[in-house]
Amino acid sequence: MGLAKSEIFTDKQNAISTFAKVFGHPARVAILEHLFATNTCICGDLVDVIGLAQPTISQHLKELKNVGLIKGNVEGTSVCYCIHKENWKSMKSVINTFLDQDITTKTDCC
Amino acid sequence: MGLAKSEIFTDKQNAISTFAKVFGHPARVAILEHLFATNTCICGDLVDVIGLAQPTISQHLKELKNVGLIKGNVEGTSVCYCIHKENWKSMKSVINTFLDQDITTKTDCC
DNA sequence: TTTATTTATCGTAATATTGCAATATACAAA
DNA sequence: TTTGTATATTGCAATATTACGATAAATAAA
Repeated sequence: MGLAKSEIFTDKQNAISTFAKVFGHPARVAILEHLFATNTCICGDLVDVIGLAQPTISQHLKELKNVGLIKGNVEGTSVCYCIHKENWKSMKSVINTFLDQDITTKTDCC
Repeated sequence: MGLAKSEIFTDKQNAISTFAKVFGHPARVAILEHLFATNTCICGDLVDVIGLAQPTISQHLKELKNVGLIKGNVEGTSVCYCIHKENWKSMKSVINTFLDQDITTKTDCC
C-alpha cells in the first residue's frame, strides 16, 4: 500500500506522526539546524551548505513550509526562509507531551 | 530514488532523523502510547487495540525494536513488550537538543 | 530588450513504506 | 502426538519518498 490508515488514529497521534515524518529526513534536519545557526533568515545558500541539488532542496523546503515550521519571504530574485516561531513552539508542545510520558512508574517485565 | 543520501550528513543529524522516522507513522505512535498507558508490559492485545492486521502490527513492532525503543520478552506462547527505558531517555535527549534550539534571539525578516 | 540569477515545478527513475493474505514457527494443552 | 494459540516471516500490490535533469517563472542588471 504505502498509504497509512490515518483515519483509524486520533488527531493527536496523526499530528505527532506528521511532525515526526518531516524530521525523518536528515536533509530537513540539516536545513532547520542551519536556519537556527545563522541568526537571521536564509537566502539561497542552502544548496551549497547541504550538498543536494537545487530542486531537491526546494522540495524539502516545500515540505517544511507545508507543515508550517518555516516561512518564506521573497526578496528580489531570491527567497528568504526562517523558522516559524509560533508554530515551532506549538510543534514542540505536541512532541513533548508524547516524549515526556511517565516512564518511571512502569513495572518492567522485559 | 527513495534513498536518502545519509552519508553527507552528520551522525547527529542521522540519529535525529532515524528516531523521528520511527515516530513518523501513527500506528507506531499509538503502540508506544499504549505501552505507556498500561502500567506494565503488553502481551498480545495490540492487534485489537490498534486496529491493523497482525502482520502489520508485528512489522511496526520490529521497527520499534530495531531502533531500540522497545524490548520484548517471550512468555510461553506470547511475547511481552515494553519501553526500553534507558534508550527512551537517550532518544529524548537527542531529540530535545534539536527541538530546544534557541529561537528567541532570531532577527526575523519573514 | 537581453542577459543573468534565483527559486519553483515537471517529469521520471530508483527505492522505501505500508498493509495484508498466506504461511511458518514456537510453544502449551489435551 | 495432535490441536490450538500467539507471533514472525514471506511475498506481493499499491502508494510514497527521494533525487535530479530539464525547464519554467520571476526579477534584477546591463
